[in-house]
Amino acid sequence: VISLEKIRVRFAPSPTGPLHIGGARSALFNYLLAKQYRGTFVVRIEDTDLERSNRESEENILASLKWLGMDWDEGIQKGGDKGPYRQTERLDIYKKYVDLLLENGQAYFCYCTEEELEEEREALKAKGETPRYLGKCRTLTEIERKEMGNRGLKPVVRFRVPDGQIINIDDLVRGKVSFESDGIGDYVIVKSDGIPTYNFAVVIDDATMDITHVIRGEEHLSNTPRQVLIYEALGLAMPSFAHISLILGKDRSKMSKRHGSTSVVAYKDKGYLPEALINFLALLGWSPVGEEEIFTIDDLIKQFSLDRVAKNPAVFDLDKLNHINSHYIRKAPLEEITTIAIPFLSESGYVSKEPNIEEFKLLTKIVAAVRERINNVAEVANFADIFFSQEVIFENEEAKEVLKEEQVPQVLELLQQKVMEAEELTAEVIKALLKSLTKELGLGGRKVFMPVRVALTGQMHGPELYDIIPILGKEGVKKRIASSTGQLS
RNA sequence: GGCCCGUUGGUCAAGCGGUUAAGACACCGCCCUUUCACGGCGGUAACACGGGUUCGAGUCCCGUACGGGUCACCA
Repeated sequence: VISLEKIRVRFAPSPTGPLHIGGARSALFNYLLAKQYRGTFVVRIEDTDLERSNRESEENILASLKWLGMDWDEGIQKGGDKGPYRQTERLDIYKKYVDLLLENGQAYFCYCTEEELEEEREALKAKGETPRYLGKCRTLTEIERKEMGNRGLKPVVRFRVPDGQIINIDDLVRGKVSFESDGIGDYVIVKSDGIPTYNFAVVIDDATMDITHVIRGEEHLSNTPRQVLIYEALGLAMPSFAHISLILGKDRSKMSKRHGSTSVVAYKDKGYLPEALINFLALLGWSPVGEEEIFTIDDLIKQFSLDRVAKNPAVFDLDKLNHINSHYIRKAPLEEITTIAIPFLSESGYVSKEPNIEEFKLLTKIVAAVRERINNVAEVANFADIFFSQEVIFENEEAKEVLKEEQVPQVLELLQQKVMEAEELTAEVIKALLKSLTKELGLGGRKVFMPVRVALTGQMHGPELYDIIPILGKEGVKKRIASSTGQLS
């Protein structure tokens, strides 16, 4: 399907907000294809919307791409010989092509007002037709144009859409799709402020940057015929298109804030790992050949294929992301997770933002004890109390009831005694200690473990006791037993 | 409303004319660990509907329904 020539793909975000999950997936598919074929991944900034574009968003988006591990070969910040890579810096390039279209009559100036256009659209809609511009200014004479100009009216430039033409697109994921040119009105290619519109600039950029494959979201599919027409009018080489389906929220409508977080940074800030997000995003719309579903980005580069990309939209499933993320949390080096955990822990107030080596070692132990039971690194903070608070806080009455069982006083007393006598507190020592304690008292495991757990943490679930006790230390155990038994009254 | 795309379990999805219709997440049960989690094993659960074509249709064709996208001087 993919020709042998060096492929060049691009990710071209609009800097109007943070990198969206859907955008990240488009970027990923482009990135994977580029790497697989040893091609070039270009990043270009589409900032022709002067109102909404800003540098902060641009930087956020680029930072997110890097965080996800999708560094680019050419483009913004990197340079390359097809630049500049920010659309507002390419205005002279666009002008050349606009002039060409203007000269041979394939584009013309239009002075229609907002009201006129609105009226026309409404009228067509009422007749059951596609609302579009019918070409009123197509036949404006030189004199009329001068006159409009003198009245201070700023024109837009419209592309003259040919009549009665069928536009065929052979999409790499959707197959053959065709549109009738009659359903498309002459559309604006240059706004009255002189800035080209997306549909025009994107064509000039992709063509002049020698992009071979355009992989983008499905929302662009119905824009494609407009773009094809421009390639044809200008005699530019057309890239292959691949439109990937949208990512939807739980209720099957386009994913938006009300479905939860939609930006990549939001997930980063909640303690999701980039490799988990990449893995999850790849599985949303693409399926591997075998049954394995855990892939590093390098695995994905080897296995990705556009013909295994689904046509139907996919619902964003947080449960699955959580599952994948917890997998990577368990697999990653302990120090790495600990480093990521520090901000969350310090927010709880028990840990400094920049722990020293001793503190870091302690945090490492804590992370080791809890990493198997969290979906994202932010959740380590849920365990901060049980490790750092001097006072035991019972999670509920049920937990408190556990400590009222008759065997509890002797269990706790013996535990405390054994802990105080221990030479050192390691997982092995605690394990043996609890075993002998159970034996000596002749009790079942549950009668020992649950009260100890509750007395020490106030909770009925949590990390292994042999992990907790060494972290608390002798003093900690003593204080906490005193705290929890003191609350029984 | 016009045009375009889509529709396999709750979710992601495999399937490309003949299968007991994979697998993953979630859920439930069992085992393991003298608690919980992790892990292992097992289970519940799907081809939107109606017509064709065919010996045979989840797979091909046509309708209908539903969902989405798009029709901006937004991208």
